[in-house]
Amino acid sequence: MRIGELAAATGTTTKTLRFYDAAGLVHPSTRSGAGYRDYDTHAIDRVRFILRGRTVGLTLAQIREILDLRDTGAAPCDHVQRTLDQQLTALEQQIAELTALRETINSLRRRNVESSTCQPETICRYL
Amino acid sequence: MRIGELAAATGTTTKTLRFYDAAGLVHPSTRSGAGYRDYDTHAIDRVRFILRGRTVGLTLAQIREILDLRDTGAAPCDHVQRTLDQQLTALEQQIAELTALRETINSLRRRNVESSTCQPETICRYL
DNA sequence: CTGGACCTTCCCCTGCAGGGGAAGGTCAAC
DNA sequence: GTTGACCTTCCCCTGCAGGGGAAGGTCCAG
Repeated sequence: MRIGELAAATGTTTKTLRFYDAAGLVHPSTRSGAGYRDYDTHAIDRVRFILRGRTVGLTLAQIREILDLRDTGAAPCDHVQRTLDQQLTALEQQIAELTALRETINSLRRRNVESSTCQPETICRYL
Repeated sequence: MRIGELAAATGTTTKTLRFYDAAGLVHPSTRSGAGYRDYDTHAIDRVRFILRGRTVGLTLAQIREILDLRDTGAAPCDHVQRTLDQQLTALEQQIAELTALRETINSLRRRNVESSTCQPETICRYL
């Protein structure tokens, strides 16, 4: 299968697939005489796995770890569990930070300032 | 006041201040004969304003809009209100997305898979 | 008059995940 | 045999907010 077919089959782009090749995530199984990448059908699952990982917010480095582990012949499920747990922790923290930021802005916003009394010198009382 | 003093007074770096100068956020009021940036004391308030804006998650572009408005002589409070409201909306959306992502990962994580039954071919049942 | 601290511009680098486009090779159909 | 779709590598660009460091100029104290 050539790169364009794989891109079509997985709903991504040839640019992305070349990038994944360079990043060591999905290599073509062979190259044609003219140097064209030739992928086997497993590549479809592999790309889809990467895309699923991306949609749950994993970085390519994290996905690569999983794939590398799998490529040793091991079932990477335990590692995936740990990665997902890390991701949950990171998400909790991001959510907490954004929520705190929201409260900060809300309280700024509630400081019922009379716009008419704003002085340009102070730049803005709201901030 | 030279750039190093301003950096010390505002707790930032000369690199950042030069960047803000180039970005049109805080210009020195004059340049010395040797080309040194010379800031007046208003610059301190201005830099602090930028830093406050940054801590509530505004981009430099948003902050610049506010400062540009202020520089026309207008009190930018109404614009700041709108900017903060936009920021709240953006935050709400980010929080919602992250929360949804968390739930997705949680449900993946709860799929009580027996690791021992994982097949390398499927890459990983968890994802 | 010299040393060290400070300043200048200039250019590249960071992280992350690719995108844009050029210059050139290849393949299949007509 | 040529047209058009596809492929290759190569290099730079994106957004965001600066950071690193080089090469050179300046200012002030001792």
